[in-house]
Amino acid sequence: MSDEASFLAGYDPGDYPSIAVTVDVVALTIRDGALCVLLVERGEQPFTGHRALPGGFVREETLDEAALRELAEETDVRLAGDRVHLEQLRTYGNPGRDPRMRVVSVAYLAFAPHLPEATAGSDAARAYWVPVEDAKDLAFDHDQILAEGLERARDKLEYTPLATAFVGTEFTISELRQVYASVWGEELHAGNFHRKVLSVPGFVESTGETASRGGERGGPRAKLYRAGDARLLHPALLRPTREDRVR
Amino acid sequence: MSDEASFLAGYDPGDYPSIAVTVDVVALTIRDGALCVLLVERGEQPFTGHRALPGGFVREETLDEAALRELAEETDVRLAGDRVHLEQLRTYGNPGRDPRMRVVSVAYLAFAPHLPEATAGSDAARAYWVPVEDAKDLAFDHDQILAEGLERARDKLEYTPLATAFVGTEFTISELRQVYASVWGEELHAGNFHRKVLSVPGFVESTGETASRGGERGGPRAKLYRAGDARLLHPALLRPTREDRVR
DNA sequence: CTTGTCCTTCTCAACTTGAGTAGATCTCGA
DNA sequence: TCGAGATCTACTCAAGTTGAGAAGGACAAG
Repeated sequence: MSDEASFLAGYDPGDYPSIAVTVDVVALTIRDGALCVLLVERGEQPFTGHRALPGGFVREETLDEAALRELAEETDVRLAGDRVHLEQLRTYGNPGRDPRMRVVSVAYLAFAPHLPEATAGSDAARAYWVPVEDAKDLAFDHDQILAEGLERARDKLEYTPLATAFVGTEFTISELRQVYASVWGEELHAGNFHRKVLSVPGFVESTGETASRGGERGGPRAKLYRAGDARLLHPALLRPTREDRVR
Repeated sequence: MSDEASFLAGYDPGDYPSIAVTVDVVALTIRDGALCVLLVERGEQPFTGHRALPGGFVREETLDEAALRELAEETDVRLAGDRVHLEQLRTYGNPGRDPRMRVVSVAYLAFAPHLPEATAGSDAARAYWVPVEDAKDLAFDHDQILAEGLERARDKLEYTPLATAFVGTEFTISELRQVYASVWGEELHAGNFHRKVLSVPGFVESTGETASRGGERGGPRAKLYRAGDARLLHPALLRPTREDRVR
């Protein structure tokens, strides 16, 4: 602390507890039609044996890089750097959220298409995908972080092309509809969904190709699409059940 | 390092640079029909003489409390604690954003009805309201933070009752429309705006009262309303010019 | 008193939405 | 091999929403 002395003009180190900065990642994917979140098993105190969101200390790197790194350490590096959509969620810094010291955690949301089974990270923490409805009693304030991450994801599905981050580079309208259904937890009218997706400029663009086979239980081969260049959906795809969310 | 527990178990302080945590506040209000942001004049290195967003180090308090405290130190304590709407914007932590040391800053957005002229804070920094289009060349990465704060505010006006945070507890539909016009920078069709605001459940509720006088340049006395209990607007008030924002 | 402003309510055509229907195409199992 | 059932895609239609404009009154300023 030499240069910063002027910045702190009158700053007494004793007044300000040292603060650790971490990132925590709410990584979401869809497996077998269920929205799942990546959790790690804690081996250390506190919350030993509890599950937690993957995360760790920020090093000499940007916050985004720290989040990607933590994610890569728990899953597959190549995938994490490649196809994952990453965005900041919110920062949690209440005193006492970590019983040992003051920790300010920058939480991230990550969305990925169906990933292979998570592999243990370099430090041998056990990591696995868990359906979000089974992800309870997490360590620290991670229940709250997860809840806010899910809320954000459900909202962003309405007015951004986020759903395309959950499917491969080529997909059918039905696959996209199943993403919405999984994240929102409710079925959508197939005909109307089809009409809306195709009417939003830049949401999807046709590849001209057709799926190699029909649906699992029958039906014609669907046309294939890829993500368009829109960053906002206009008009938005509003979820059917909104009344509860309004007040 | 997969989670915070590693901090005590085997953490080598030399591996991780110490990180300072600050809050910066993008405080917005409307003065004379112009959207204004609160800026302070920097007296110290670096960026001496430049303007910056109000902010400072986080103490033994929540992040929200830190933001409110910094705001109160620059303006009026009572107002700041009372009628200000406060929400987290994003956290900025790129190495090098502060030339002296690693600083992670949690940025906040604050919205307030017309406030009295800002007063110099306890640390005698000069603070004043500046029309947002005149707020350029700010210190650090504050230009970017301000830009993202404005974008967020413009978006939230569409689907939340945020506009009511810029007016008093009782207001006319026209006052509300002028808030939208100031923040979005474009005029709105008065008749359609009126119809939409009244048709959104929970956006505003009538007080039964009428303004004490007509408009400044004539016109009948308008009915008075107060904010309703809605937290989301449905249907939303979409801004007219959207095409540019979509891609 | 006159002029012009502005609040509030209507009207209307264009568009969007939800719900349902229908034909064609495909998978699966008998 | 064939039939039953599922699915993709395109329509239809009524109900609701939107943007643009017009109109009637109420009011301030000169």
